[in-house]
Amino acid sequence: MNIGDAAEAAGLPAKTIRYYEDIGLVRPGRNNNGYRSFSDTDLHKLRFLARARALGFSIDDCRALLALYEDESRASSEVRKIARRHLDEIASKIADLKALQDTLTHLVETCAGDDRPDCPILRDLGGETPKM
Amino acid sequence: MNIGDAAEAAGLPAKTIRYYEDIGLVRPGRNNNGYRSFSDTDLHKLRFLARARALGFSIDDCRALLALYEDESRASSEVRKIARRHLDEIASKIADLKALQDTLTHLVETCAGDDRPDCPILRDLGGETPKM
DNA sequence: TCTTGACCTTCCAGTGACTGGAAGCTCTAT
DNA sequence: ATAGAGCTTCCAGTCACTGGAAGGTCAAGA
Repeated sequence: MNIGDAAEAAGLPAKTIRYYEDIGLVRPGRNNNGYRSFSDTDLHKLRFLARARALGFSIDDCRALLALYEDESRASSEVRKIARRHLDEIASKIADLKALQDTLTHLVETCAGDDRPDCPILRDLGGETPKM
Repeated sequence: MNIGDAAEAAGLPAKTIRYYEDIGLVRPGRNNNGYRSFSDTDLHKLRFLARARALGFSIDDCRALLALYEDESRASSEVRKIARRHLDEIASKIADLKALQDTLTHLVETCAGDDRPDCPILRDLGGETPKM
């Protein structure tokens, strides 16, 4: 199977698959014409990667998860450790974004948003204390 | 004022300030020795940028906000438009992260996390249907 | 047989917003 | 005079791709 079909089947751009080969995540064979040839196993790996990336795992995490996936004698605790660390990062990002959201929502609500120049958003950014 | 003191006062790394000059966000003067010289106005801009970046605005947004800040005849609606678009992006990111969080939380909860190889997280990534 | 067009190859550069580091100049204090 | 801190520029690296150029390969149609 050529890269185009593999891309279609895995739901990844061909460019991304080439990149994954570059960094050693997959190692498809080659046909005589130099084209990459993807086996079912390669395809399975690509789908694994696509799913893991969609869940927000970093490439490094994906590499580790893929290695565990292929290791029949793995301990599931290793997998869960990676997933939990990732969950912590997600929770932390959500908290950060919510803080931004709160601040900005307040600023946007107090801004008239008309054709006058006066604006609490700019006042905040400019470091001025809000109007009393 | 030299870049070190400006960095301290604005709460930004000196490197970042040089980068901001590179991309035209600030234009400090120069002393005879070639050192950058930051005026109060420059400092004010740097603090504005630091605050806007801390609120998650992109550099392009910061550029637009800074221009509005300096434009006495601005319409506050322009400012609010930028802020609201940014708020939309934040909300969308939060929603994406929450979806990941839900999926991953469920997977992590169903994983034994012991020294056995069986693992629902890997089963999910591998595209297998969960156990009946 | 020729050609067209889709598909494949490699390689280089760019993305955003910095960050690290090297090589070298300037200033201040001892 | 010299040590050390601080400043300068420039280049490379980050992350995970993405776009594009230049060129080879293949299948279908005239």
